[in-house]
Amino acid sequence: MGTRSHLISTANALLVEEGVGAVTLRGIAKAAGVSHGAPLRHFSGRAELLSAVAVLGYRRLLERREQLPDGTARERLTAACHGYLDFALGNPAMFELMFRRDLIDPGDPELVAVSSAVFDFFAELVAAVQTPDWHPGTDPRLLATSLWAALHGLAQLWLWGGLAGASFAPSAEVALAVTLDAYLG
Amino acid sequence: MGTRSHLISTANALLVEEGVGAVTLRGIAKAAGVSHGAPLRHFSGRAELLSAVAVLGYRRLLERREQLPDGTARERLTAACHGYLDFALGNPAMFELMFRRDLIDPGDPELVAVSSAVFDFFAELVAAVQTPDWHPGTDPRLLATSLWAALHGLAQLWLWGGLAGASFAPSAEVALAVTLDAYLG
DNA sequence: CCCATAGGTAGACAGCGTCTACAAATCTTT
DNA sequence: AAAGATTTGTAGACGCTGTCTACCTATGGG
Repeated sequence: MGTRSHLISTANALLVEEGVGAVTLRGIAKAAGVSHGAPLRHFSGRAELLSAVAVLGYRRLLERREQLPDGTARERLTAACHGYLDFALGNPAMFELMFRRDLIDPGDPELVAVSSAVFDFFAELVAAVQTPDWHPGTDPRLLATSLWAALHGLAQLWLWGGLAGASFAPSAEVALAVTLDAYLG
Repeated sequence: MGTRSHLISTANALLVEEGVGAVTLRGIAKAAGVSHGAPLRHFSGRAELLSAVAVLGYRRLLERREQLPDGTARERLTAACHGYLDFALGNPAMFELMFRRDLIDPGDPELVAVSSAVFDFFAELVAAVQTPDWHPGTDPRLLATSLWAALHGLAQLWLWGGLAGASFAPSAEVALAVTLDAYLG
């Protein structure tokens, strides 16, 4: 259990408990019980440490792959969509960090590897659903991009506080059902 | 031309030219040619100033309403969807600010007023498209939420840098076409 | 004319990321 | 085993941030 991994898991805990605003380099160092300069011995800067934390998030997202039900391709895809939204709403701070380009290093090799693994898996799910009835001839990755964006927007909007002023406040599940109906209905 | 509005427009210019990271209270003050403490005479803090800037963004988004073509309800809705994406990709820094809850005050009265005006208008467009053929009986605001989220996710994903590692890089227009096809096709 | 109030300035404070100088500990090599 | 080299941790500094306070200066109403 080196200091490096200790810092990552401490940062992860701090992120979950206190939110994105709390994962400061000095704060992480203090929580980990080391001096404020210690993290820079293991990471080139804040972005590199937070990128490592974000990788944990992507990995947890990817692990949901194993929990998908055995069923038709459609069922598996809708389950994955629910899973994405569940992950976002259940881990708001992590989800925010994962898409905050100013906090992480978008070019981090591990990060692009695991994030594109997530996308690739999602695209496979979409491709499996594709039939002559449903969007034939369209690149499944393009379909996956569109659908993923829809899910992502849903998550983002809900984390953002729903439709702020409006007295209209549907549950995320209901909105997701409408979205899935548009794509798969 | 009071100092207050001068600060807002200076911040807006700084935002456009230098990005979200540059709209710091002291930076704005310096760019406006006042002392670093002056902004606090007109705003309770950074969030209030930036909220006023974000209001400008929502207003510009709302102004696009006048530029919608006269045509069928469907045409007007698809034009609005293109407009949303155009706005996001054409004003990335402003778009980011508008949805950064940690930088603005989500409860700012002017902000919730203008942002819900945007949503209400979009919901009207959706409602106009609704027919017995297309999602009959569904609350148009729910449909609007789902569709808006899809657009929003598209914008966010593209600003985020597309699909980072993937060699697969469709244009935003193509992805939007797929999304619109799913909802309206 | 005087005085209350609003608006602007300058300084201070704590916190931030990052850099550097230094000390301690660990590993390598002879 | 001894000695040198490299890694790892510490402490302080610098310039930046947002915010607070004390002060000064206009301006406008009685």
